[in-house]
Amino acid sequence: MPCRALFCSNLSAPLCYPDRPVSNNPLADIRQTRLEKAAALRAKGLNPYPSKSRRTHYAAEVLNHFADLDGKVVTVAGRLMSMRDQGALAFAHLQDQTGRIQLFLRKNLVAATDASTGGLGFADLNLSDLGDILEATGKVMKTQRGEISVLVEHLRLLTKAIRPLPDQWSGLKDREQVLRKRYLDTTLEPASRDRFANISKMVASIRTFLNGRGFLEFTTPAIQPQYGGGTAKPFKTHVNALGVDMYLAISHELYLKRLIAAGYDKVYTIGRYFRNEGIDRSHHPEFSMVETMTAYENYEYNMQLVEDMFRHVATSVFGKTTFKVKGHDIDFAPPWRRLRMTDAVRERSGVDFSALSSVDDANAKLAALGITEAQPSIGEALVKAFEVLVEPTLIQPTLVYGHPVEISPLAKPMADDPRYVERFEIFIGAMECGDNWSEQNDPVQLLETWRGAYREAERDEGKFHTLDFDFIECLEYGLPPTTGIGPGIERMSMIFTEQENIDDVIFFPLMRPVVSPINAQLYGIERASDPAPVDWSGAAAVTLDEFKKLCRDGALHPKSTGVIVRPTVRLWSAVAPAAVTRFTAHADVEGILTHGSIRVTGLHLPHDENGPESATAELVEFLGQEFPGLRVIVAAAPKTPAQATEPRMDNPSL
RNA sequence: GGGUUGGUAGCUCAGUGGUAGAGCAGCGGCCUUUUAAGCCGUUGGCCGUGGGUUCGAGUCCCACCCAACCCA
Repeated sequence: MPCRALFCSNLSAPLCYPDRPVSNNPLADIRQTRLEKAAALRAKGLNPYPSKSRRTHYAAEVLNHFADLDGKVVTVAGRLMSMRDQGALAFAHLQDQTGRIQLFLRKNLVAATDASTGGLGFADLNLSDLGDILEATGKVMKTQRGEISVLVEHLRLLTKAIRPLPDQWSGLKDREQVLRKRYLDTTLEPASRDRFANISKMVASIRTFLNGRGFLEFTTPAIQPQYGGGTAKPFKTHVNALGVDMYLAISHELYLKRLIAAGYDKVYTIGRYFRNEGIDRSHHPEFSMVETMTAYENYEYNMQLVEDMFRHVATSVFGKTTFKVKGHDIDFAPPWRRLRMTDAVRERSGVDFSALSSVDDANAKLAALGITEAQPSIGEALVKAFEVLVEPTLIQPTLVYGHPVEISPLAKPMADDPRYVERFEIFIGAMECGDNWSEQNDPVQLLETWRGAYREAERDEGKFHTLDFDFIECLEYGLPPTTGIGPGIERMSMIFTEQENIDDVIFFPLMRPVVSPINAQLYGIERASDPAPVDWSGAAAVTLDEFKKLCRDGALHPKSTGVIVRPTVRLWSAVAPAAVTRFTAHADVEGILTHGSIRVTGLHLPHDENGPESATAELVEFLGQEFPGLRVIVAAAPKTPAQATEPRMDNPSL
């Protein structure tokens, strides 16, 4: 088959692969051309993917310290973003983490291609493409147009890019591609790159702040047997090693409280939270919070803490206190307004809900305010009035406290009026940005509350707190008075980076997986439009005969070059009157399913055999015959069948 | 969940029923101070997927997939 790429006439061999696929796809052609350039580099003794750069300066350092560096030799490295070839000279821009630096290449100044130094000569510049990662060494200088540049004496290719970047002037506009390929977005959009860097600094700044206040950071589990600390639909998962279903954390609060009980008075975690609910522009199934617990304090302490924390982040990371949120200028500098919920509603409507004594009165007042939805209690009527009349007006940072007890079963009642609780919410730009209260630490009360709400049939629906008896037990040992805050990292990021969509502050937003047709072609992926395979493992168990049939039918086949067989043998004690000791065996095969393992049951094992190897012999032999070349590894098994009366999960092999 | 909009070359986008286009990128040339360099030449398409209407569909109709925006 004739090679389609005869245009590489000035490149040395091997440029054309006789088996080059004939493609009707332009990207495939571009990619193939670049692969051929990589091959041409190798033919010249240059490694297109060396392991290390000799960078001495970042772009910004050269630009900012020109006076000191003028005429001195520096080495810069980064992605090649532009190339203006002009006969015997060329101008290029390298982009690194700090910015862009121009390279000035003169034909007679750039060292020739040299395998011993890895140098790429001027004559071979066409072997590099936009998007490649290059390293350039030379003297710092200014061009006639006044741009600070590196006059290149030695050029080295660090990474050959075989896909073209999107057009750098138009950038990546397709919203879907921006979200799916954020690395391209940040490569092409400095604003996007800066935003995510700032979010990282913001989290660091939160740590600095809390550490400075004497808090200790702990890691709390994301995989939890119960999903306490909130009400939300959880993600379920399965722990193979323990053979039990568990949940991904919807909150870390109960673990932080255990840490308080453990004797630490100020603790926090910056945790991952998983809620299997809706996705919209302010909600994401996986998110982060900085969650604190402080012992011997109540909610008033947290009012000050959260206010100080926001102010610290604003000034230390962003160097200002005013931010644009939904068209409003939000100022974090002045002391935040603190508003009792009943006062807020009275101010706005003239109705004093704390003076009402019956639900009917409360609903009548609500109706007079134009809210016709009747509420079941005075407290809930108050909240309804608050949400409708007050919330939208809370633009500047405001702490609203004194929630009715009816909607706050986990908070402590206020000492002066038990109809209300020690709880406050943060409002910024009319958005709720945190909910905080003095924690219930009476184990009997708490268990009663949990039990009262619990309904087995609706478990995992996210409607009530699950029963966590381990936690109740912990409370019974005594939890000091405790209070905590939990501002969401993404909400904070949205405010401080002035974004209105949560996807713009989450680098890798969750999206339905797709395979593009071109990738399907390039990588040989079948059924490109299918989403990720459904995981039907976990409980998947088949007999040996079924397993063989599924393999022969092509329904099952190894996902890699090797599979692992983990046998488990059980001994059934001799039972009178037959008094025959029986063995049964199964094996979990890993590497056949995309996720998890498949269990092959009903393996044959004569009672007098000497170990599980004999039980898996038939299975291993079958795999070897059915899939020639497959590596079948039998995981080390328990020493004798008699010791393996339970499945062994602590297998040390592999 | 409801509504709206979008999906055409690697990227950004035109294309209102009659031969699938432009710019950039790519490829081949020319050019020793460019700034999205310039000039000449040139490759490149499952028009999201599947049905339908039509002599003829990127375009009209239906369904579906993916995404965004708005609303709840």
